[in-house]
Amino acid sequence: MKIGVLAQKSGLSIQTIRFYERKRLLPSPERTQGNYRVYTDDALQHLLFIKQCRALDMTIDEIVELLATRANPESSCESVNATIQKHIDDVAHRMAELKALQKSLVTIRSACAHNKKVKECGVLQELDSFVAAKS
Amino acid sequence: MKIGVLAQKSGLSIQTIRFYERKRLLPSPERTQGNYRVYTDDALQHLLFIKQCRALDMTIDEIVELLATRANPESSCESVNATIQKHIDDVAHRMAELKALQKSLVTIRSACAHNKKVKECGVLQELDSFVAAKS
DNA sequence: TGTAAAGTCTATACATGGTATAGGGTCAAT
DNA sequence: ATTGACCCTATACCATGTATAGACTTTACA
Repeated sequence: MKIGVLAQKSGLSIQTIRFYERKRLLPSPERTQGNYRVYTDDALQHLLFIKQCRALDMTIDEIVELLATRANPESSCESVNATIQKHIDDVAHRMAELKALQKSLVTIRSACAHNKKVKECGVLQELDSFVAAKS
Repeated sequence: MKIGVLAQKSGLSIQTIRFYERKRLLPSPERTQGNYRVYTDDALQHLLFIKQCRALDMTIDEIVELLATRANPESSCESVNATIQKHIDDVAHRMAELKALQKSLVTIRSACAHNKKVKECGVLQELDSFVAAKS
């Protein structure tokens, strides 16, 4: 199949597929005489695996590693487990950050329930007071 | 003060300060005869305000808007409240995404508690099965 | 006064994960 | 023969910085 069909089937854009190829995430496919890329069903499976990993927010480098490990059926999957675990930790960390953020934002919002003039706005005063506390 | 001192006092890097200036987040300061930037304490306050907003994960564009509103004490602070509210919504949305992500990751991790060979690794099988389900 | 070190300047490239465009080539149908 | 759909490469752009190179200024010290 050509790249347009692959894009349709995978749900990724043509540019994204070419981008993954440049990043060595997807092997370079054969070309036709007219220099068009030709893909097999394997490439589609490969691409869907990548898409799944991206949906899990893995970086391209992590996916490259995962694919490299996967390519050796006899090797140890230790690095795969480590990658997933690190990922879980990262997500947990980011969630904790966002929770703290949300708390600050809600506090700030409560400072100005009604629309007022800027000089009376509690939200801006809150933002300033954070500044004052730090300087 | 010169940019190095401002960087020290604000806790931001010199490059970041110059970057904010290019992005029109920070007004262009006066220069010495030798073309060095010279900052007042106002610039420090301004920068700390920006830093606080960035810590709340606001985009540069949002901060530009906030600063523009703040510059007119008699205008309405309605847009400030809207910005904060949209921000709270964005953070909530992102947290929900991460929660779903975390659930998937934990499920995947549980598929391979012990290190095995790649061909037996439950984690890789899980990732593949997601792919299979979609294709 | 000479010089070396520390600080600053601009311009540019890199990172991440794509997206968008320009300017061309290929292929199938009419 | 030409149109339209598709594809190609190369390049620039998005956000939010970080990191360099190469040049200039200022400061410190002998």
